[in-house]
Amino acid sequence: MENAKEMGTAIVIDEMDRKILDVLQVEGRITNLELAERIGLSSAPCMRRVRTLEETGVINSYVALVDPARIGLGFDVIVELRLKQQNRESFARFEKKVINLPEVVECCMIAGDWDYALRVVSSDLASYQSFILDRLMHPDTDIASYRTTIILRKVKSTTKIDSSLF
Amino acid sequence: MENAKEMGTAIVIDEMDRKILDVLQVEGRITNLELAERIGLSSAPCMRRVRTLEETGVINSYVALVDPARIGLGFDVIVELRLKQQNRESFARFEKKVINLPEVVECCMIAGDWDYALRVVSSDLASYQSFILDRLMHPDTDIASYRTTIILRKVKSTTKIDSSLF
DNA sequence: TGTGTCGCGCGCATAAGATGCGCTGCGAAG
DNA sequence: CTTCGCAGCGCATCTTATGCGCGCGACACA
Repeated sequence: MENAKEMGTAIVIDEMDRKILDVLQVEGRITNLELAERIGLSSAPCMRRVRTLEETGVINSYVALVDPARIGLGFDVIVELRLKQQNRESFARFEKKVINLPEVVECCMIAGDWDYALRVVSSDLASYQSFILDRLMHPDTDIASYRTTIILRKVKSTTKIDSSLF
Repeated sequence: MENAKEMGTAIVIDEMDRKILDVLQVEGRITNLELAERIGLSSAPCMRRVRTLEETGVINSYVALVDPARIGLGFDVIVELRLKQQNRESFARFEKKVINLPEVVECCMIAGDWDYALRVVSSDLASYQSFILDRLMHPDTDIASYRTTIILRKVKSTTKIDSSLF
């Protein structure tokens, strides 16, 4: 309990940090040397800033993004669903299950007509169907009903949060 | 035009590649040395495989993921909308606009009641409202109508595509 | 106004990692 | 049986990271 992350210390992000984040959110594996040059700083203070951003949790992690289409997973769908019972135990049980389903890459509890919205990756309609029937709607499921929305095309999909927003 | 990416050569991914992808999708900045050790290979062939995965486009890019909540962007909403006219020009014009809106981190053309589903990041209800009114629904907008769904909680959000799926 | 201190920059020396190269073993094709 | 090519290994070299110490400028306080 001695860093900003645990202490909840106010996180101050200045223009340099913004520049760093704008670069790292697109080129996560850039060398510190090039990053420093890019933002106009020498390597040591640049590194110090990056470390601070990591330690305060602003930078959560670094990941490689794989192209789903190249590995035969070009078929994405949105699934909205309602549970049989809207209570904490039911929600917890469902969420625990969903977290362990690799096909589900996103799951949000939402306000409105449905309880949850999921994004599911699959290879085609057939494999999506077997996912729904065999894995999501298994005999003792908590799900009361669901609706599938097919994604025709991904127009935009980014992990980058533009620095103009913060 | 001399690599698999442009030629459309079949991409073969074996168990080793799967192991590599499983690691890099979670620890994108791991050193080649440690990655090699982790998957049980020496550094040189490990590196060769990683390079091939990059060149074939299986690995699209490496990025740093920032925690939206830590920079005051903890309020996500889903926006579904329909355009005034369902023709190519109208779609193209709308999409071009959406791509340049940093608040929109995801935009899918969908089948069903609506034309598009978007995910929008913002700091709170007030700033979301001004985004909708000032930036999305500007006077000469192509949007006929929209519906906002507030995300109460993100249960799961991953960029990782589990190797069991491909 | 002088002075202590703190944040934040710089550059350098050393440790760690990446990269390129040649060598070897194994399996398929001729 | 031989040859070829793929995919592994280890080593030598070059690049990068990391951990110092140093100096500058802002700010608080006597």
